[in-house]
Amino acid sequence: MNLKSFETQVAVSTEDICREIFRNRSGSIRIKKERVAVGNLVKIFKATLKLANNKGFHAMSLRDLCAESGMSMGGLYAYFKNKEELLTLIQEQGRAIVARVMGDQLSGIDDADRALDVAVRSHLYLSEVLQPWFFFSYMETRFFNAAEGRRAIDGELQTEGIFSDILQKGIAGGQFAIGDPLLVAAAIKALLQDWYLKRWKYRRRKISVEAYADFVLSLISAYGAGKHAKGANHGVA
Amino acid sequence: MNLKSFETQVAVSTEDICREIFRNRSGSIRIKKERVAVGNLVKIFKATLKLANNKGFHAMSLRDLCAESGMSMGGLYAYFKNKEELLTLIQEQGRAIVARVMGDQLSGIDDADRALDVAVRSHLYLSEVLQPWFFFSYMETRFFNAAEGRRAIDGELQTEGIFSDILQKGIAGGQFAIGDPLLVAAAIKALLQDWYLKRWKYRRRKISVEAYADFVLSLISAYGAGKHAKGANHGVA
DNA sequence: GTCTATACAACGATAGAC
DNA sequence: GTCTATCGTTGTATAGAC
Repeated sequence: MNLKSFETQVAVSTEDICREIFRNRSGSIRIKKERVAVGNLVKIFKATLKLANNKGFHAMSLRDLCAESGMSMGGLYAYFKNKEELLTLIQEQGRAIVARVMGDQLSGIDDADRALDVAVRSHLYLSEVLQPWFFFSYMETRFFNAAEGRRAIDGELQTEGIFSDILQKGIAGGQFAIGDPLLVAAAIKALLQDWYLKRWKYRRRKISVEAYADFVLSLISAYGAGKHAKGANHGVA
Repeated sequence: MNLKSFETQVAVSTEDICREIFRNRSGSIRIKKERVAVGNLVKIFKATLKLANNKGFHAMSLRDLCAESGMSMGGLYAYFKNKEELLTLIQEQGRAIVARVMGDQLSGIDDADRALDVAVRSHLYLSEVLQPWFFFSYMETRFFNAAEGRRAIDGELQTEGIFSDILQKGIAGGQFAIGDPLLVAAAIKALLQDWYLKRWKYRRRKISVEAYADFVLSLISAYGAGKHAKGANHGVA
């Protein structure tokens, strides 16, 4: 699986996401016409992600957001009741998409080797398509109140749980030879996060997302988990 | 080398750092008595790191900072000329300490195996002692203006450069068998960052910094760089 | 459904008393 | 060297015209 085939298989454009948001939360959104609402939501989210990822969500004023989105103050407040709800909106939808896409991609896969490959690639490709979303979610999570903060932590642990489940399955089946699946799962998560957090670095070095996926998989495979496990060395050409 | 021996060898208490700041920037600090100034700087930095790491530097108001540090508004402004300078102060000092400590620890070490071990452990132990500092620097870097932002990026690349230099040396000497030192260096950096960014996770799981260091080293060693390189598998007990 | 105008709270920063 | 009082600005949020 490469990025192209992933993209055609999974529909996750900003418009798709905004339509989903509108249908889920039509109660708290004052505008009723779907076409109008979705169009404005796209403008709002694109502007928010651009501004917040540059200077932080807190430093982004709603006046900034008006200028960037081309909407007025009053117009914005038809879509959320206060600034914090805008933050929640973006975060919640992001988490939901990750859970759904990962679940879809992994459903029906029994082999641990194949599951690991699909899980790593799905997460990387998804974060490539939705890079601003992922970056935003990571950076702004800690600004939540206690209740939402706990849900964000659960999200972190849930994604990691996908990987540790696969690893444990592979150990039980005798395919993987590792003794610390939790640590390895945490490491995989850290490497996947680096891809969307330091996107500028990998872009500058002209490393494609497929090449990065290959690297991550070969790294943990050399450690004992993956297709060519038990001491294979993929580092040398 | 473990955390204890590192701590006794390297003096990096908050007070040490504040004394260094005072001596470096006595020009822009209005207070002249070292004892008074250092004491207040300790209060200011402890309060800033606590508040900013909870809710973000921007969301932390200077009135919050007064309450937390026990100082007055006017008192604070004797130590920096505006809020942004406080941000810069913490960041700059953090970068300087990392560069100095890493340089000290690595000086005189020629063997690539040993250098890799020392570099990984030094960085992890330092980030363990100064966790709030590291967390703050990582999270608040992007709020800089263009000029300072570039210096922050340089800092990121510089630390990574330490690792890629060691790796390249090991390859040249025939000790390491990897074909992509830049990617491996980036991965090491990502794993080291995870330690101080997700400190809560590792604390909850009762994983010590020494155990984490062992894990990181064995992971890249299995890939082909490190003491027991060329296919050794450290994952199984 | 969208805009402009405005309320009012909170912010960073400073002047001047002590 | 430190504090209190206060300035002008900017922030979020809303009311009411269109």
